[in-house]
Amino acid sequence: MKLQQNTVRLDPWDLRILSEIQANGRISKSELANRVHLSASACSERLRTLQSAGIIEGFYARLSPALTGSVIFVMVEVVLDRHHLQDQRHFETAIQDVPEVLDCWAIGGRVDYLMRVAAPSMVAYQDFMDRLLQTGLRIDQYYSLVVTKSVKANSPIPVSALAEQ
Amino acid sequence: MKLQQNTVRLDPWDLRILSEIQANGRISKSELANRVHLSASACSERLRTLQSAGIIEGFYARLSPALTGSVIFVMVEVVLDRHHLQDQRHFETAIQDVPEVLDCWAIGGRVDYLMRVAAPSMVAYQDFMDRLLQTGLRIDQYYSLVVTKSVKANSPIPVSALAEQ
DNA sequence: CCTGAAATCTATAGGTA
DNA sequence: TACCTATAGATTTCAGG
Repeated sequence: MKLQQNTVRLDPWDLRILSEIQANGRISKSELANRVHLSASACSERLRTLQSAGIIEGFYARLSPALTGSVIFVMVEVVLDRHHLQDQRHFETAIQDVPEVLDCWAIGGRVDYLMRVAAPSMVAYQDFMDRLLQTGLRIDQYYSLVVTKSVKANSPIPVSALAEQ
Repeated sequence: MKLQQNTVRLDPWDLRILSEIQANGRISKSELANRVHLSASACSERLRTLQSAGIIEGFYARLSPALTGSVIFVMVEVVLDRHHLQDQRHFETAIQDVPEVLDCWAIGGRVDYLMRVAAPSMVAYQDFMDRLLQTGLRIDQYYSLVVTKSVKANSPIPVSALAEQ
C-alpha cells in the first residue's frame, strides 16, 4: 500500500485483507496473515495502516435484527424546507449525535435524505420524530416506511468494486 | 444470561457486552471484560453464548464509503408485480446471493422492498439492474435513488432500545 | 518484507458460592 | 448454575536483518 498526497493505492494484498476482514472482522491476525499469504508482522502492519488511513473505519458486531423483538426499524425520507448549504451541514452534523438514527444517506431527487431509525416501539418512534421536528433542523416533510423484515443486512462490498479501474 | 425455551433473557451484563462490542468489535476479550466488570473467563463465556444464540450475528470491518472513490451506492425501491407469498420468498432468497445488493428491507406501503446496491459506476449499476430484471424475480417497477453522500453509517443500536421493557 | 523472542491475550481446569 | 483464579498455550508486538 502506498500513500501519495492523500490518495491511497491499494495493492492486491490490501484488497485481500479488506475483503477478508470485511466479512470476518474478528479473526486473529495470524489467521488473517495465513489467508492473505503474508507474515503476521507484515499483515499486522498493513492492517494498522489501513485503519489509520481511514480505509477501515472500525470494527463492529452485527446484532440480530430480531434481538428480543423489542426493536423496530423505520426508514425515514426527509425533505428540508430549504437547500442552503448551511442547513444541510447543520442537519448532517446534528444527526450524528442522535443515537436513534443508525444510517443516513443524502439522495438526489424526490427527497433530500433517507435515514434508518431504531426505536423500541411505534409509539416511541412517533415520539422521537415529533421531538426531531422541533429541533430547528428545518425539516419540511418526512415519510415513514416501517421495516417489516430485514431481508439482508450489511453484506460486504464486493472486492471487485474495491479494485481500482 | 438465561436461555429458556428459545427465549433469551439479557441481563445488564449482556447488554453492556453487546453495547460495547457493537461499537468496538475487535477489542480483546480481556479489555472487554474490564469494561463490563467481569473476569475474562466469565465474559468470554457470555460472548460465546451470545454468538451461538444468534444475538450476535457476526463481526465485521466497516470500510470507508469513499474508499478509492470507485464505488457508488444506489438505494433501489422495488415493487413486485404480485404479492404472492412464494414470489416474495423467491425474491428474498435470490437477493441473498447477489453481491451487489448490500442491504434489503421489506417495507409496508408504497413499495415492497428497499435495497442498497453497490456498483463501480453508474453504467455498471444500470447494467446490473437490467440483468436483475431479466432473472424472473417478478419485479414490476423500480426507482433508483443515487446516494450522493453517506452521512452516517451503521451506528450502533442504542442499548436502551435493546433492554427489555 | 521476513524471523524470533518478549509481552500480552485466550482457553481451560479446578475451586467457591 | 454462574462466577472466580491460576496457568499453559496461542497470539501479538517489536527489534534486528
